[in-house]
Amino acid sequence: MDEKYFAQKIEQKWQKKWAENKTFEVEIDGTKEKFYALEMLPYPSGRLHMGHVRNYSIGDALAWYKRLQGYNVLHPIGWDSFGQPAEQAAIKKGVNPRDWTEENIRQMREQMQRLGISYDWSREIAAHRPEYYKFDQWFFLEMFEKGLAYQKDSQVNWCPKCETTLSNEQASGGVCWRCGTPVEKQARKQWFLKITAYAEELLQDMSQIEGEWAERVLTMQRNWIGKSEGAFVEFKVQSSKFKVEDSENLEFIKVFTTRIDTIYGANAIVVAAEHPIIEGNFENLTDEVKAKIEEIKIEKAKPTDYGEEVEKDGIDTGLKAINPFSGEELPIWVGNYVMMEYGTGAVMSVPAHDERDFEFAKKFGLPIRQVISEPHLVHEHHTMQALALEQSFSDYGILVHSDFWNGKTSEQAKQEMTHHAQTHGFGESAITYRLRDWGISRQRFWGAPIPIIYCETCGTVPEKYENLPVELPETAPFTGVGESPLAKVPAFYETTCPNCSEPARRETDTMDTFVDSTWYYFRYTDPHNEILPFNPEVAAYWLPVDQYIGGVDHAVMHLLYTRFWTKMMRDIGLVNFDEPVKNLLTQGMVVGESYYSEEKASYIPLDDVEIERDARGKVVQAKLKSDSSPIKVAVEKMSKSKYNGVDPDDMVSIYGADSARIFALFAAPAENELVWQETGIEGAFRFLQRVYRLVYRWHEALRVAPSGAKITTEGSLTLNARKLRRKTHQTIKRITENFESHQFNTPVAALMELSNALGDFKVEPKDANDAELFAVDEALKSLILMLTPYAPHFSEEMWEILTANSNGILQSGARFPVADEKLASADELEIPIQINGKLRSRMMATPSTSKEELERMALADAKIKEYTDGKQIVKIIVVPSRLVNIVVK
RNA sequence: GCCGGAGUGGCGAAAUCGGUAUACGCACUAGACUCAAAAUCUAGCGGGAGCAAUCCCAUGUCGGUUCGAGUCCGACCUCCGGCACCA
Repeated sequence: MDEKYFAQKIEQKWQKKWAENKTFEVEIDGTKEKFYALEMLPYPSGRLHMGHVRNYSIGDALAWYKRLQGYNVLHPIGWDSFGQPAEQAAIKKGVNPRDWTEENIRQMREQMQRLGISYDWSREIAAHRPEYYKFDQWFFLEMFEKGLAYQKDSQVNWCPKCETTLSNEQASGGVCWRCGTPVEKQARKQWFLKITAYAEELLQDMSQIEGEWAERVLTMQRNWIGKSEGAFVEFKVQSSKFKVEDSENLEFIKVFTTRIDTIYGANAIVVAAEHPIIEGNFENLTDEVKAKIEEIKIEKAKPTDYGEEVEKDGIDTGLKAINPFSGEELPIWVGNYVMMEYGTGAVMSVPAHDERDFEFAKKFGLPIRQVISEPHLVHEHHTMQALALEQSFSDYGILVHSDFWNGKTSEQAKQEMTHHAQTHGFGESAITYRLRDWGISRQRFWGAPIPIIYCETCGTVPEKYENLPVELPETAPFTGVGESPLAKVPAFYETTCPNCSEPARRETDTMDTFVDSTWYYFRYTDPHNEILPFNPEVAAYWLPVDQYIGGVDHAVMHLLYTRFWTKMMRDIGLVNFDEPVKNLLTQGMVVGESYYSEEKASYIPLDDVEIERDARGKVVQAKLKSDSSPIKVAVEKMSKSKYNGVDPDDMVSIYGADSARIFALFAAPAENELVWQETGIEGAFRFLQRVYRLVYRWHEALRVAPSGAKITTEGSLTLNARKLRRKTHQTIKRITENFESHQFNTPVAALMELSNALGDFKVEPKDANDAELFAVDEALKSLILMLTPYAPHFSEEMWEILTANSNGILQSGARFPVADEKLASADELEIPIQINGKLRSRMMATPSTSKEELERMALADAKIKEYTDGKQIVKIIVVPSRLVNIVVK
């Protein structure tokens, strides 16, 4: 044993051993309980960043913990290797996306191995390899058959920078999820997956994961799905000015409302510019109206700044509709605030009770009629025609000016009026969702080709299963402009129709890369299957995932898609459960200090900044070294452009992977933001050094450590030894509880306490008696085993030194220690004594000291006597082993 | 605006069921060792008063419940995250 701890030497040794012994490769084993630990698969950008390190450290800690408890642990990794950056590299540097990707994978795999993450590398997958994306295509064909994949013309989100379409989830907030560019709307034909068919189920099944997934994720998904209950109401279109075509669509205009109780307050019907009633009557509209509609359409396609309110705009079309409740004739307007994609593309405008309608009515001088009143104002509303409204009133209340329904509550009226509409055939109760189908067509090269062929005679024809995979060509002209590069590769798109064998053309769009990452973790269970995405029986053993760990940024993209995919797979018989992930841990960001110069309008590297800090380390002043101009110091997400990133490789070569991993887990709870500080990782390194010195100090003496059998009675233990054993078992108990509740920072604190206790154990190894040696042996081995999830290389090495077992902890049959409740409970306690709830004194007692005895002892306490003297004792509360509280007057 | 989450030392944070608030670490201060530095070790480290024993105040604010509240209830303030003309 070296006198000093050399991290690199130990880490290399064990990484080699693990690989040779295939320590982390697993197979189905019916005799063991399984545990599936999963981290979100990375995009192979080429370099690992600290967010990755944190992610994998958390997952690895859990994987080790479960292995040490005897579970059969599946802990795999792979690559989300299709996507934009590879294509960008091709455009900018002229490299082949495949070569670029493979090289990046190679580099990152090495980095992961240097971190010593315990993956089963035999199961590694990569999305860009034909053996994988073959099954993206397989799933597409399955869904095409079931009507879950379909093609449609629609207004899609278009990122002008990435030059491709985006799903609604990827354009959330009006910006591209990758590059942050505001998205435009474009009319395009593209392929959709029918996630909306599962909207209700996606909502309902949240009850199965409630409490196991972070609340914020469930909330985001709930909001995204956006269920709202209301009613459809049909308004007959009646035009005095124009002849309405005698088509079904045009005879009625259907409106969705959640507030049918306000229908007597409707002053107009407002429709989207794209509404069929407009198109159907376009010829008959005045030039002014036509021009306005065109203007609205153009404005809508433009990207809007995030959060910017667009001013209401619209025009009266001249068409009329009849309110089926009141029989009143209402004008039909076009409004820029009505969306074709939601509901029916038409709303009834009730300005008195809807903020947007109110704004619209004010702007165009439309009548505002209040039909819902607050209970205490009902009387006035009955006697007066209308009270002037300063703003819309959108709460529930009592109906007024609503004929038969006057005096009813909104709740009552909603029910009864919906029923009324239903029985009279002009409406029905309805539920709408904000969620829309998942558009998966991408005008890019580096993705899975969509297995569809367009034939002049047969139309849109799916590729045959036996022809999968539809492989990408070696290369394509990467110009960065225009259509998908695949549309410029005749050898790819020229094909024959699977139906009639006539010449035909392949679809040249590829699939959204989120398709690849939707089901990848099912593939891990059976990664080499050539017939199916995975064998359902194999998957049934490993899945669902027991613990999934990843960033919260995928809350409504990947995590929603994968829940949908699972339900789809269940319906085609591949899996037999509803929810793929039992427990989800959303880790916080890794942030670092950044330095911004307003003068230069750019971020500055640390080396060029001079920082003055006070005695406590707080920044007093920061300035640029070159010209002393002021610098703003902030803590932000690590990124290259902000010069505040830390390279994991540097950390590993300075402190070792184990120290980096301990810091990543210890510095903050997993869900919180983590500020990366070099002094923090130094602290972790110091801790390992202290443990190393403890092992160095004791390992020779412990070679002859007595077995537990030799020190049978507690009585033979010295006070020293007894205290140490108590600390050991208390620590085991604490750490086990922490792990079970997914707390990874507090066990480190507990381990530090145990190591401090060992450091305070002042008996010299050569002077220690059997009982003391036993206690130290137990404490040290427990410490090492419990440290394994955090610092596996270090622990392996220490274990070898302490047990002379050179094949590794797992092979030695060692298990995570189990706490002995008896030993963990203290035999001597310090009991606080309170007067009126305030701590006044303490006394020593044992857990078995009776209530009466505690009370007697407390009252006899000298300090307590001072407080009780001459006072009346009202009550004494005794909580055995906890405290005594004396209430005096 | 709507929906979530969170407010505890200089900092990251801890605190089972309502029972000794500030564990563990970082930073800092002093001391030991050293020619010196680093490393290491020892001690201190919420605020205030006091020579001291000790006392008072303190978990965003204000109330409430309780023998006892960081924890439970009510109102409010602030910060973070998400969505955003969703009818």
